[in-house]
Amino acid sequence: MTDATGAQTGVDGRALSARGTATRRRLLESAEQIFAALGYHEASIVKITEAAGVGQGTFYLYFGSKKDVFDELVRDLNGRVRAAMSEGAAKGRNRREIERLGFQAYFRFTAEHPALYRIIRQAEFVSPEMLHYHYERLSHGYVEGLVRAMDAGEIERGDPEVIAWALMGIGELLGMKWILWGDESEMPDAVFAEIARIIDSVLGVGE
Amino acid sequence: MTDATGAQTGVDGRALSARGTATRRRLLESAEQIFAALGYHEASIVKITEAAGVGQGTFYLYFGSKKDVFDELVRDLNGRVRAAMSEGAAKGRNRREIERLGFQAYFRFTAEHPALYRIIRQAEFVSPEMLHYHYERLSHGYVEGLVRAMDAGEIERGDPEVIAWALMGIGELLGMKWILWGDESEMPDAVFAEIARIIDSVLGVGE
Amino acid sequence: MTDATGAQTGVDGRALSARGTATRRRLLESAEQIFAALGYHEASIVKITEAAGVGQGTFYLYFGSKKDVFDELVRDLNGRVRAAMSEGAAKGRNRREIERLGFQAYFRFTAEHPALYRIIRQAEFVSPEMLHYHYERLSHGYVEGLVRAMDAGEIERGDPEVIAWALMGIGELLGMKWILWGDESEMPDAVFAEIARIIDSVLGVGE
Amino acid sequence: MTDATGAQTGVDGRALSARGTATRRRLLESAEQIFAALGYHEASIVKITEAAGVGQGTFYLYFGSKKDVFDELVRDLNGRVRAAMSEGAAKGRNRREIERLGFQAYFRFTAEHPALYRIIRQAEFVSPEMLHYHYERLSHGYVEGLVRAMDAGEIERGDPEVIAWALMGIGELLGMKWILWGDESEMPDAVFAEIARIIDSVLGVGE
DNA sequence: GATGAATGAGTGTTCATTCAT
DNA sequence: GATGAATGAACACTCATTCAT
Repeated sequence: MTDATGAQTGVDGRALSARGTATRRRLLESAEQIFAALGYHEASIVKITEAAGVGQGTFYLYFGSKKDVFDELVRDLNGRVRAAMSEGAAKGRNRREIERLGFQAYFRFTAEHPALYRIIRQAEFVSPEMLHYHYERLSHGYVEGLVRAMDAGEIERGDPEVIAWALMGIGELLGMKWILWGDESEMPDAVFAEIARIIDSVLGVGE
Repeated sequence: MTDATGAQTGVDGRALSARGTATRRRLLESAEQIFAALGYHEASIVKITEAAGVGQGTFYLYFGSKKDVFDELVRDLNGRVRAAMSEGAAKGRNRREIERLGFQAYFRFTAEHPALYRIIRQAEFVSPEMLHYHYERLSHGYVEGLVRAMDAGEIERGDPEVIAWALMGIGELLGMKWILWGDESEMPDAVFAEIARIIDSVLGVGE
Repeated sequence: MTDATGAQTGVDGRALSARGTATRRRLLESAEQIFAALGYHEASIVKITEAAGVGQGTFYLYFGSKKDVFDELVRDLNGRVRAAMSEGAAKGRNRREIERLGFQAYFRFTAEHPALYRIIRQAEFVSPEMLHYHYERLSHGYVEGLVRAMDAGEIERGDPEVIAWALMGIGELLGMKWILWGDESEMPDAVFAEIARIIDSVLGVGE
Repeated sequence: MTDATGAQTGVDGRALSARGTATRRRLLESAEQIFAALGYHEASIVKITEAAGVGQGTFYLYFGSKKDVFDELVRDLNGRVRAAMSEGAAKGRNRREIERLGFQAYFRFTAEHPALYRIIRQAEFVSPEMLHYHYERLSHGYVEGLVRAMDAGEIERGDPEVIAWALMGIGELLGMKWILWGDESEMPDAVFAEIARIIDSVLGVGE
């Protein structure tokens, strides 16, 4: 829960004490791990609270329900990937670089937070709203950049939304195949180079 | 269950009578609907058997467990999409056309069998093996075609596997966004045109 | 559950097999005992099913919820007291005798089925609808008889509904005090004689 | 808690400061409302303390347990009805008037404090001792008056205890039907007139 | 070949109560 | 005097699976 001022609150809407904030964060982190490792359905509140080192009841002091943590986690991870991508892309001097760096940041985040993937893929039935929320918000970032780049003549014209979703799809499956399923927990350089080439061609900034 | 000769069998490994085969098929179809509509966890054996019009116990005459039907369903759907894509692509006279037609067939199948998406996305935790199975088999089809096309100089050289997964990613997210989530249950023409353009550029057969 | 034909059914609405009917009856009897002994809230499904000698899940084959058995029990007991009272009163040759015999039957039933009291008194919060149901149905029986008796000039005129509820109140508290709380599990003769006198005067058939 | 001198104390037995007394009273009032509205089991300490505007822990400064407040509430309400009845009856010049006025006071109290009913009816399982306490104390008042009236020849002779409980039963069910369940929160005049007639006949002071 | 009654482990959630601050 | 974070036992209910018929 988050109140109007953006501060964290317990389920009763009251602002959290320092201790409360810490407990809540521990719970959220445990939930991330457990959901990622076991999946939503195999994950149980007991497992989450045990991992967090608190009693079962404590969970309900900070989250209204199992689904609530899940939703919060999606929001949280979504905010974090997008931040990581923005930050990564910030150093790019043109769309080509920006996109490349953004993808790199995305894959790095994926490698460090496999929870993102695993949680999102569960969302289909657990929390469809959050599934939309995640992809829509992610696509907005792309669309904005694409529109600007098209206007600036940096990339070819095209439907920015379709391109955005195509890029997300590329990132999703390649991240799954080479990071989540790969032996090494990082995207191999050769693969990344090929990905960069593909993105360039999708954007129409090919050599 | 399928015995060495490929014929359908009950859990006990015995070949099925005509009646048995019919019951089994009804069960599988009901499972497809129920899993697609409700998701693996919300789906229950009772719901499936009710939809199939048989008693609960009957289910276990044909499938070893809930997960077993799920796996079988993935195998089944996988075979069917791939067949649909091959068939669709068959009329293409060059890689560009082949890919375009293949995608079209894929989207059409998706529109007609939303179960594919919904079941695959569940597989992450329900049956990771089958998740791999599905994507790997799908990618093989692409890779083969891509290699041949590269050798024939029809498309630019590049890592066929990376390209294959990129294409699958594009298909997956665009199908999700415009077919599964879309109002119309078909891919809008304008979107498809843009997709075709993107595929062309990925393959390096662009204008 | 009871279907349109009045036959007992499971929660799924299907008619019960002989075995099912027996199980369901055992469950209902156990529920009566447990609710009477422990009260609705202390009673638990496990306790009820244990008493009935069946597994926990079996309960939900025959009743939709804990409250459902409760409601059914009220209906059941209500039907049974009313039957006992009618039967008891049947031999009365005039209102005075009828009322006396009805009360006697009521007290006898109370002595044999303390569950009636204990369950009804819980209903206030557990199932207000059933609380109404019980008292209203009970009062109807009284009202009918009273109206007939007034018309026949057997008893004094008065508002039959008020009289009915007054009689129920008398029965309720006296049964509670002398049967439920009493040492002997039967209404002492002396007390009953006094009660009969009171009823007579309420009905205006006093000596 | 109440010490030997009758003064209110906290759970530790220490006399209360002015502030403490106020807090305690607020808690008791909140408990009355919450118990009446929700019933013992649905009522929770949090709800009570929230209604009282104090922290959860504060509750246990003044009451040993949830059941303790309940008991105290019964004692409190019992004292208050009996006082209201005595006061109401005080103006009566003979048993007939006294009883009529007492009943009137009882119904008025019921209308203003539905908590009495609702709390008493819960007591069956929550606190059997208090259920006895309440009815026994209430009946004592009646019995005393009845005995005196019989001795004075104001009413017919009869077992005063049976009559007392019969009167309580009449009051209980009629109050329930016409006040608690009624649309108006007061006993309709016509009904009350009929009740008065019934009481008269029970007492043998009929016209 | 088919049935459906029976099972019981497992889950999310609530709440009276304690206690460090 | 007051707080509210923390606890954990307890409970209603679900469902995959078995098996006697």
